Amino acid sequence: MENVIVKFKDFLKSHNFLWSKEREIITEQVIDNDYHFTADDLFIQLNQKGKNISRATVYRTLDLLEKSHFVSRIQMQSGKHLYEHIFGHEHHDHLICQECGKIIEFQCEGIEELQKKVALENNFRMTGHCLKIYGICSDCQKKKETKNESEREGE
Amino acid sequence: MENVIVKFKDFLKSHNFLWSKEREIITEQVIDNDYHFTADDLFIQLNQKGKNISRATVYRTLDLLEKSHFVSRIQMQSGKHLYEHIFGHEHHDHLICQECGKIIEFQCEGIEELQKKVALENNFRMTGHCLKIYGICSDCQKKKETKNESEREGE
DNA sequence: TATAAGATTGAGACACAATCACAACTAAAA
DNA sequence: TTTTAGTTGTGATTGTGTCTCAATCTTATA
Ligand SMILES: [Mn+2]
Ligand SMILES: [Mn+2]
Ligand SMILES: [Zn+2]
Ligand SMILES: [Zn+2]
Repeated sequence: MENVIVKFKDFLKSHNFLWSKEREIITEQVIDNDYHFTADDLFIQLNQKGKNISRATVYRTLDLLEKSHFVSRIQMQSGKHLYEHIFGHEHHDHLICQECGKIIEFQCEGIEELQKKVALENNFRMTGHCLKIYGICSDCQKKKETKNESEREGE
Repeated sequence: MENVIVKFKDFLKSHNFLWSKEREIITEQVIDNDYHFTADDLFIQLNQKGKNISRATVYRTLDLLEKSHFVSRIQMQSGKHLYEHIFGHEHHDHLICQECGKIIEFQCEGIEELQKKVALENNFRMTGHCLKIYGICSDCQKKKETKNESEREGE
């Protein structure tokens, strides 16, 4: 993933931003996170490694990583933002379990195409989208079933 | 829309919540808003009408209206929540202009069906979803064009 | 290398939506 | 009327995320 560092450097240079030790450390930590994380997760991870980088710099760098499309940001219902790096990842959307919080990723070419169609029909120049499907994952469905069974027995 | 009041009353009763003057006033004000609004918009509207209901009660009642499916809540990128009543409205999703903030509603049966398919494939019991398409509306596209033209002339 | 211009950083203050605790109040049932 | 449990307003509090600004760093240029 050295490649990513190089590309991010290029992005910064071409937009008159500078490279810095802090941005390097943060980017490396982002690469280490193979799943969804919050800005504060990252801040704490860095702290635990003895890297004393301020919250503000973490937020600022995540903004830059988002603008350069190395990271994507998802708004959760709770109001929190989750980030995920998208180096080598293909675009995907999310199923979110309202019981346990689990996030399942999926890709659906049909939905992607229909979105483009909708945008076109509305003379809308689409730059991005966000699709979240809420519900209950299979594990939590099972848990609920067994819970209901044992309750019935208990009566 | 008296009907809505009755149904909301029924919902409350069947869940051991009580009816109150405040809940009635808030629900009426929600009905009056035919478009997207924030909890604070509603609070201010009520205040201007001389109805001194606290913010906390506005938030609490909107929660109940959401739980009873009379209102839906949309999380915006800014972090704010928008509400809209869905009495008589059919389900729809949103195109959001990142230039002017305009929100365009759309319905796409194909997307709805594909989401059900995705959920099924993942043994996921879908309870809802949220699709936002971001981009630039046709008005703002035009504005940008004319701006670019005049800039070219000026040079 | 020295200098200058401009970008970045850290610390903590700040903004803001939303939630909470709790005492006073109110609705509903008996 | 009494009892019980739900509701309300107030104001404090939380939790993300942003902002300010002096000190520091990066880069380009001489
Ligand atoms: Mn993901
Ligand atoms: Mn809408
Ligand atoms: Zn689950
Ligand atoms: Zn627009």
